[in-house]
Amino acid sequence: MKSPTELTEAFRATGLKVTPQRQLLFRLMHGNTMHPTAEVLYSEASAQMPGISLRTVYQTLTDLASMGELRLIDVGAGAVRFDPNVDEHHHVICQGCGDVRDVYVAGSQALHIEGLDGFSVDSTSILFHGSCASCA
Amino acid sequence: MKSPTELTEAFRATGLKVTPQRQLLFRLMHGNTMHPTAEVLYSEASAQMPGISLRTVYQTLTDLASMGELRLIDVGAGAVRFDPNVDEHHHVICQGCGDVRDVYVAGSQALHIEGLDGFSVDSTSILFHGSCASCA
DNA sequence: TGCTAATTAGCAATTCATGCAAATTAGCAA
DNA sequence: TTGCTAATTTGCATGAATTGCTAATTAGCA
Ligand SMILES: [Mn+2]
Ligand SMILES: [Mn+2]
Ligand SMILES: [Zn+2]
Ligand SMILES: [Zn+2]
Repeated sequence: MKSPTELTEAFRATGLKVTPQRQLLFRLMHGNTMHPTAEVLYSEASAQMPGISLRTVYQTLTDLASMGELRLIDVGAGAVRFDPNVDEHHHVICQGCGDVRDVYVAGSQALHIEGLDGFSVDSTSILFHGSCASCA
Repeated sequence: MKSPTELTEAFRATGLKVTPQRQLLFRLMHGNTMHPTAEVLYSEASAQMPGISLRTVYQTLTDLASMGELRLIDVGAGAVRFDPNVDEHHHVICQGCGDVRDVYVAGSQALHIEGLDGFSVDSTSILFHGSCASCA
């Protein structure tokens, strides 16, 4: 994801307004490696801006996602998680505490896939299930 | 997943009753490669047994899953899908029609994972996103 | 400073799934 | 076969996550 300053320019350049709510979310997401849910971001945002609505958090996150600034990750645990890391990477989820961490996988493009009859593959998501150091 | 006959024995052996509803779902799921959702199974079941409840469909499917007879797959598209194929395999989903197909991936255990600090991996789910032959 | 289109907030609605309790029934024992 | 009882099924309420809708607000520009 771009920096808050770059996003500010990018938004204005597209005719989108730069509101305090959006700026706050730019800051909360930039460099965030926690893979937070909308609810988590809402509570973090509320601490700094009481009165911000959950609806706006969802709105802004999906806007950023459709601009390609965020990725949505579904780890099969209820709520979707938002990821400012748009590099090619994958995830491990701790089955104990739900913590999600980035992992980089070598050779995922070269996987030999059998049974793909007629299907063409655009992208690959790998989710490793396991335990973090604390939950082990 | 075991055959309906084997499941009948397995249920009775555990003190679980074999009801007509359960038998119908055993039949609907056995060898089913569609990765149906609970709603889909409910409508198929309703065609053969009007009055069966969606609640019972969910109940039976999760019972089968906790017995290890079914796998739950979350393809990030709303409802969970149920899979009687409990062999080590992965999935492709067509982004056009939502069709999910089984794929077998060679070498997934040997993937070189970077960034796993402290995490231990128990299992791996690979989801390929793409287009089926009809939607291409 | 004023205008206006974009945005926000709040609440309703939706979707998927689980909790609960009354009514029903499979499986067994007499 | 009959009756008992614990397991199961239903139907409905509830919950969690997300989106739809719209009146009120506001950023950005003239
Ligand atoms: Mn990530
Ligand atoms: Mn499968
Ligand atoms: Zn953990
Ligand atoms: Zn398709």
